[in-house]
Amino acid sequence: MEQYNQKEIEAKWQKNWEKSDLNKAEDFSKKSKYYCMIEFPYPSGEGLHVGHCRSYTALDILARKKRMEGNNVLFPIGWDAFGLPAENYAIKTGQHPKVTTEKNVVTFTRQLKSLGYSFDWSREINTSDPNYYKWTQWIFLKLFEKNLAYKTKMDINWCTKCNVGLANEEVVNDKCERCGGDVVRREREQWMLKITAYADRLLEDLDKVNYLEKIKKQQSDWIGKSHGAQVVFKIISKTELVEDKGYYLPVYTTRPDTLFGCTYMVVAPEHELIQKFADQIDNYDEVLDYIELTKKKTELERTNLEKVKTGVELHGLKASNPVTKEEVPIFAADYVLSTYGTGAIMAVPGHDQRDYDFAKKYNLPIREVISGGNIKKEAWTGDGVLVNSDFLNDLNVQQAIDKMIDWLEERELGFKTTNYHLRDWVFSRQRYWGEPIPIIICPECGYVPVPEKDLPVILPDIKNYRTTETGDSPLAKVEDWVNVACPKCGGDAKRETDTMPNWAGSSWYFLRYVDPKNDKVLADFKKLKYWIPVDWYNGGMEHTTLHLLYSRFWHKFLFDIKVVPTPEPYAKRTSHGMILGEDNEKMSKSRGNVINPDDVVNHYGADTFRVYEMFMGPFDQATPWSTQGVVGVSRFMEKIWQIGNNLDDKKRTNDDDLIRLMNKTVKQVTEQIETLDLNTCVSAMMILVNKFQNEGCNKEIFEDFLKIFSPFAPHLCEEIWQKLGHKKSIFLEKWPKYDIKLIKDEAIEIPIQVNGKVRSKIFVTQDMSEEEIKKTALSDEKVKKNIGENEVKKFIYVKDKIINIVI
RNA sequence: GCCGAAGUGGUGAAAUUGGUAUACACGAAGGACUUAAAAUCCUUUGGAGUUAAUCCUCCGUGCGGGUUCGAGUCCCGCCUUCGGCACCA
Repeated sequence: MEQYNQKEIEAKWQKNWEKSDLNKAEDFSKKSKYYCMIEFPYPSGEGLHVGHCRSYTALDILARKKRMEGNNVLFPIGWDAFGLPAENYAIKTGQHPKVTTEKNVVTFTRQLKSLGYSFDWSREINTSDPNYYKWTQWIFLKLFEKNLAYKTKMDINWCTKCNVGLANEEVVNDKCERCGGDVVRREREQWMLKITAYADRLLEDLDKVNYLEKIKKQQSDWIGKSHGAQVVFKIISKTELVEDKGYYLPVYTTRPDTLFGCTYMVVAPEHELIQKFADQIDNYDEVLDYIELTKKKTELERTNLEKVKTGVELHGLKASNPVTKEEVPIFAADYVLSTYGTGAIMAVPGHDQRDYDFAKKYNLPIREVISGGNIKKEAWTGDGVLVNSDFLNDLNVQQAIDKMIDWLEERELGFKTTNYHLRDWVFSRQRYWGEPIPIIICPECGYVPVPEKDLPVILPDIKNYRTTETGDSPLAKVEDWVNVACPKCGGDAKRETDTMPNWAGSSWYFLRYVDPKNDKVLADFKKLKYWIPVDWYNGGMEHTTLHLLYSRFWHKFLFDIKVVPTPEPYAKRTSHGMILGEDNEKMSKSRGNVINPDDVVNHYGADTFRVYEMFMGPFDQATPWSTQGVVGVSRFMEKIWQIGNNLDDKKRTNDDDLIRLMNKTVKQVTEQIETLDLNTCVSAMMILVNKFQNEGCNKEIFEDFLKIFSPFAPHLCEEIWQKLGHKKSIFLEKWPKYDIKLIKDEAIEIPIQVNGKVRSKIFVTQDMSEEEIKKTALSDEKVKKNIGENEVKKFIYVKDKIINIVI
């Protein structure tokens, strides 16, 4: 009995495949193209995670199957190599991020190759490679040219630990997403990208793509388009401001119909109104105290104090309701956010629960303007007929909204508008390990783009990776790099020292795979036309808002300037579930529940590891790791090895039963790879192999099995394939076909229920008429017994499924 | 608080989308082989009751209702867990 030495076999085939062209994608091949892609990894010092492997194995199976089905498959790999961990490590140890990143890439490469993934390594890319980031910088220049990149002074999130600015999106619970440090507000000049200019298209074009519904929902929620009106309230102060026409406070509301029910107003604690009217506010000190308090509050504290709304009235100021001319009080309260709408709201406690809670606490009047609820108990947010609203009375909500907007527009007190949650993308980082922003700041000419011929702007080597005391990037200290001549006027100028965020390089990498070595353009247009869009993109759920949205934005921009041929980058997007530790918790170093792929591969082999990860549970759901489960798969692999090495050609050459199950399995595996129902694919093949083991199998059938199993366990199948006398790789074989006629059983066993309970089973054949079946069923002993003396009221026969007799 | 996903044996999970609930795998128990163990193979394995019996009966997919000949699946109302979040006006 020959031993299954997986280690030897896997090393042997990995070497052989590397020498072959099996996985090379061919530009302009006449075969139909298939571009499938996984999210390229950030090469962290921790090495490959078993979660990476879940995604990579699934799409590797897809890629291998697509090739066997005759497609020209592009399945590429690369490195999302810029990133903060490498920089933080450099700050700690003084090691250049380039050096540690290179080291990590070597580790990742070894690990990925040890798993036998069929990547086309000839197209490997690295975002920190100047030949790559030259084009990241080029895209920035184009955005700048089209006024989609601008610099502005703004309050940004400032991580006190990393000393970097963070996009809102990167702040988690008022802590820095990457380092966990405290985040405070701080004003700074920042490069911004105008993603909001694309908000509508990013939303509408979701109809054009095949993303999982939940992913689409996340995208559209993040864009957050709402319809409503902007309304202005005149501010009344004790002394009129010097400004001639007075101060009008604009608010955004989705419910202008409730304007008659507005009994107070709220501005965000950060609102400019407070500064502007500082000397008019009687309790200014109290207000300042409140603002200070708000700043200290973490997001978490705010959410925990959910029910207890806090705020402070701005004594001395009133706002005039534009429709009632009533003067209402103004509050500053942290439940209003400065970042959404205009940072101020009209409060309608009768019809908004948050306003209602606030009004109750501060004893403010609650007025019903829409009937249908009981505002003594809670706010009524549903539809109803308008009351107490003068010219809106008796209308329903939608009619009232329309009429109110007309009324406001006529008097120039407001207008219909939409609002987006989506805000412009903060693109500056005061960091070292990122793409330098290719801009030169000239005292005469302002922001001058680096001429295209001078790209890439190479990231210079430095010794000290720490942000400067002023919060500038460490690049600011590299004087011979910073000081340059202005490309426009030739005078003394300085380079921009901010670098790009991690998202930049990953926003377009799928384009570079198409033409990774091009030094004339980011990728040849004809090649892009052949390959783009990506047919299937899989990645983690955590990237389905930010990364996905950013890369769609860049792609749309590139489409507008005619650099790419399609408006959308990814035709299809799926996400995989997390792999949890054996304790059912998220894997983390601190919990000590991390599973290292190397250990699994060394102990059980790559094929076992791959098959286990597919078998462990539904692909899109979180599942805990189970070492016992790996053992089970390991036995399965051993079983296949033994059967493959002991095939008896004379045994079972033509058995209908076996052929039927084989055809069924081919059908199921063929279909379910396409839906990534890989756990049930594996179990179907286990059932087949159990049959082989119990009843024997001939060579022909076993070879078909090897073909459908080869994407899952490539090394094992290739080895047995060779041992069965084949000279060429199994991956050059055609994907097996199945015959639908052979799948149907001649006789089907169907259950008979009496009053919905299974009482017996009978066999029916294809040629039996319904009458015959009924007769057979009713004459069945057990059925007879259960019917007894009762009258048969109904006889239900669902073809090939079930019989139900109602008595 | 809001949004999303889920809840089925001791465990990971199946169930052709309204048609035999628990496939496949793990674990456990018993047996075979062995001096013994490991490995491997065979049998049993949702619960309760009942029986000479592996006969038979009832219960059973988070909870409570409903629709249907028939519900894990559909509808209404809850509970719990996980993931995400931006009190979004």
